[in-house]
Amino acid sequence: MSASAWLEQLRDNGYRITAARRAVVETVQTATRALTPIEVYGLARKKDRALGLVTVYRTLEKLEELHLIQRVHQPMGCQAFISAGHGHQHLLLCQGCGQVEFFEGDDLDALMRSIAKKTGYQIKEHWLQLFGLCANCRA
Amino acid sequence: MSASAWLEQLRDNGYRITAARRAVVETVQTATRALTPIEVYGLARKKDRALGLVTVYRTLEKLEELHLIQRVHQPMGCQAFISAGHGHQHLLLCQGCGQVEFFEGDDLDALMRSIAKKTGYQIKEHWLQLFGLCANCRA
DNA sequence: TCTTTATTGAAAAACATTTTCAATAATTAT
DNA sequence: ATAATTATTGAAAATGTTTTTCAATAAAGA
Ligand SMILES: [Mn+2]
Ligand SMILES: [Mn+2]
Ligand SMILES: [Zn+2]
Ligand SMILES: [Zn+2]
Repeated sequence: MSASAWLEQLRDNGYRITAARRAVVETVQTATRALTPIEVYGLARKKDRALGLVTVYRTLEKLEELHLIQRVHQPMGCQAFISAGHGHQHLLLCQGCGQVEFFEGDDLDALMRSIAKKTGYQIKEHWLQLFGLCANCRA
Repeated sequence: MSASAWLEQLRDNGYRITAARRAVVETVQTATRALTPIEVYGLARKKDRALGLVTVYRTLEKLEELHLIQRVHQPMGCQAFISAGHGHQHLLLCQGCGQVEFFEGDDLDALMRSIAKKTGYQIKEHWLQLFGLCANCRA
């Protein structure tokens, strides 16, 4: 999905397209690692000098609401965002460079049934996240 | 593991046993849901009226360092702690009452090998967390 | 254009966490 | 027991992050 598609999504949901939003969207959309609000601010200001940090927060909020980005939880903090995955996907994070990758095809049904039986819980969803070293960082 | 065992752990690691620490330890050790620093403060102050919030932060830090507690990540926030699981266990959280439960026996080796092959990553660890409704909250 | 109204950035406020510091209390040495 | 040592404490201040307020601006639609 392209930056302009994100902007369309914003417009289609009644939001206006502005220089500030363009800068934030272009920054986050192309990132290959999770970015914090401050990091987005730093990067997006290269595209829109006048951009304010408040607007970064507000724009990230809207992008998350529209499921265009998603929060990334990490040992060091949970305030970072990345382009959202599509369908049933989970994250794979490089502990070296922070690179983010999605994967799919996990099958936890058997496990979830077994846990449900054992605990009496009705299981609604699961979080799965893998950590490792990308091909580059392994070398 | 009992509260006094946690206190022993603290002492064995060169820390002193104080009324403040006793209050925090007893509060967190017996909790069945994840507690934030402020929640710990509120509850532990019933045991030690003079307790300060700063000491709660400092004690939680030490308990985490000794692996007696662990951070719990949730959609609404990631600043809560619970008694740590033992060995290879994962969390199951009730979306109704917050009740925390551990489970084990997940086998992700095949998945992780497949993802490693597909992505070129060397996978080091995984986070898995289940969400659902406990027997009580289902009713 | 003109009008309407969402959006903006700055500043202030609200929160959360960490640091500083002198007083106190837990441990150790005597 | 008592004294000496030193980790720990809570209050206050400092720091850092996120949210709210508000008047000015700019986007979208007529
Ligand atoms: Mn899955
Ligand atoms: Mn596992
Ligand atoms: Zn890497
Ligand atoms: Zn429940």
